[in-house]
Amino acid sequence: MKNFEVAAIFNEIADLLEIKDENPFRIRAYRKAAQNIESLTQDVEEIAKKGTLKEIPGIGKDLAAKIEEIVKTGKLKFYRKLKSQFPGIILETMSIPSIGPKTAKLLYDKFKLKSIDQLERLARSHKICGLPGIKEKTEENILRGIELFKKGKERMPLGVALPIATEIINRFKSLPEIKKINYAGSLRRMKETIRDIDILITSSKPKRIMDAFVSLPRVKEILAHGETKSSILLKDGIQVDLRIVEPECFGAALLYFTGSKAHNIHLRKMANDLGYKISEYGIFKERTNKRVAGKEEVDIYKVLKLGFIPPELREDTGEIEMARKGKLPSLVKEDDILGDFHVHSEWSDGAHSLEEIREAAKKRGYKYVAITDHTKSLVVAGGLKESELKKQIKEIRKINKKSKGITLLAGTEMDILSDGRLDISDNVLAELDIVIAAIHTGFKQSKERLTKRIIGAMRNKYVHIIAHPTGRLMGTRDAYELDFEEIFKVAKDTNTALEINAFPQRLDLNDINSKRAKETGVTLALGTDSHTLDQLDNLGLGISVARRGWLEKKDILNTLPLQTLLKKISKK
DNA sequence: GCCGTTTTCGGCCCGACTGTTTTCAGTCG
Repeated sequence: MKNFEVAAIFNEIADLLEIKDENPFRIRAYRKAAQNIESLTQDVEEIAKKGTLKEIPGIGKDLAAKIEEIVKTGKLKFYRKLKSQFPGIILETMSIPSIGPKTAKLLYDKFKLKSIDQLERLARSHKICGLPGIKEKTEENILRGIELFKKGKERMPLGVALPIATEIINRFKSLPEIKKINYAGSLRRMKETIRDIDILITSSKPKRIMDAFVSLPRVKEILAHGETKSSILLKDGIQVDLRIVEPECFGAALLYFTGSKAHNIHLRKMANDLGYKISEYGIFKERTNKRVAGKEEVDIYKVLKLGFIPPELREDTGEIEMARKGKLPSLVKEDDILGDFHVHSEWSDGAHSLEEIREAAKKRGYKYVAITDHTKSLVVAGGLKESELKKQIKEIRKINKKSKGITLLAGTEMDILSDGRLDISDNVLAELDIVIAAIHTGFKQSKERLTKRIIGAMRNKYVHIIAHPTGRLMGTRDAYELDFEEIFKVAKDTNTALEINAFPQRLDLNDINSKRAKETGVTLALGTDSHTLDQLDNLGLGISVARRGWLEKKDILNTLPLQTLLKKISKK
């Protein structure tokens, strides 16, 4: 039973208890526990085996016992019993915007709902009107909610949302009426998927800004158009919310809208203990209701005696405690990165020549860039044979000789074959500067076999990095299962780095696994997996994963100057 | 259901908005 599965059960229990109108704090306890389990950097099964479940924040005697039952039997009696009291359709109805537990239960009790479609028909024929507390408006809202529900609750990858938000912000930034502008929400926290884009502004001419906002070129529909808040739906289905706030509230609003919710709740509780109250308008002295800060986020943290917490860490997974002790990590920054370890050229399935890649990387200020084309077994990608690889190495050496400022590293993205063998012989690997190895076939194999393949590759003394370790492609292919404890252990022992692949659909390793790798003492390596020059820009996505994984400069291979890097990897 | 250098019981984050109501419940972020 995996962490997210246990978390899902607890979340569903919370939903069910809400329907039962249970003690809201009990419900909160389940949600809190679910959230903490999901963000654990260890398998909850392992923790259960060690008997230290109660050390997880929000897990007490009762929940620890429930987790143990789930881990041992794969089931939870309490959950099953609870679930049997309510048909699944109630939970489904609750996921419609504007319908909460009360309405869901009311609708079910009244109509014995079987499907969302049935609910839609009832609403269209005005059968819902007249139920206690429901009139035309609510009925309309339910229909609207069903529409949104059907449109898909799916979140979009960070790599899609970020350029859209940046484009909107750049468009507004230059306007003289705008004093401050920033995106907030999960986008600012750089979560790997985003539901909608929140933008915050201070302005002397709110009305003009709002008018300009709702008439942006890509608007498909205006969902709301007010003085301080407007929402639009873009043609590609993304919702963007714009809020205008007073300058003296900007920091408080930014903090509030950036979240996460759990982070905010924790801060507010701390504030209470210190005799303050936090809202989106500022932080106030409880007794006098006097605002003591609000203009800048950092001032609010200061009142709570905390250092500034970078948005990427704001998940309430220990960052507040660390800030209190003054032990926040100094997260890796874009400037720290000196090169890209994963780039394909026209020699295999990339679009550009070695010289073009060299120039593009130089323009980005890199000191080195690794050419890592596919190897022969990956026929679809035009993988290189040993002889071609040798030819490419010569070519790279030649280019390096006649040019300065940046070094091309002769590398490869070598296939780890289905049976665990490596695609290129050791004597050729020995000639390369850097070797990354990756799985591209046999994804459906057992956890044990896949783990063994990767470990086998790591034990080869020429393999420096394992690329996209879990093979996931967001929206297309799930991560395959691996025994991470084992992989991290061997990675550390063999001095092999694990990649944070910055390709937008991959982001692999992800934030949690990166954090866990760091805790085990593993080094991480950033690579864009670029096939075209503009994809080199994706490195920023990799950095945000690294930052969400609490990684510092010292945890990342790409921060080493060329000579130090070569020395380090040659020691393997 | 959790939690405790003020507590083992009595607390548990905060506000807006909406739609339905005559003071508030439900939903949301």
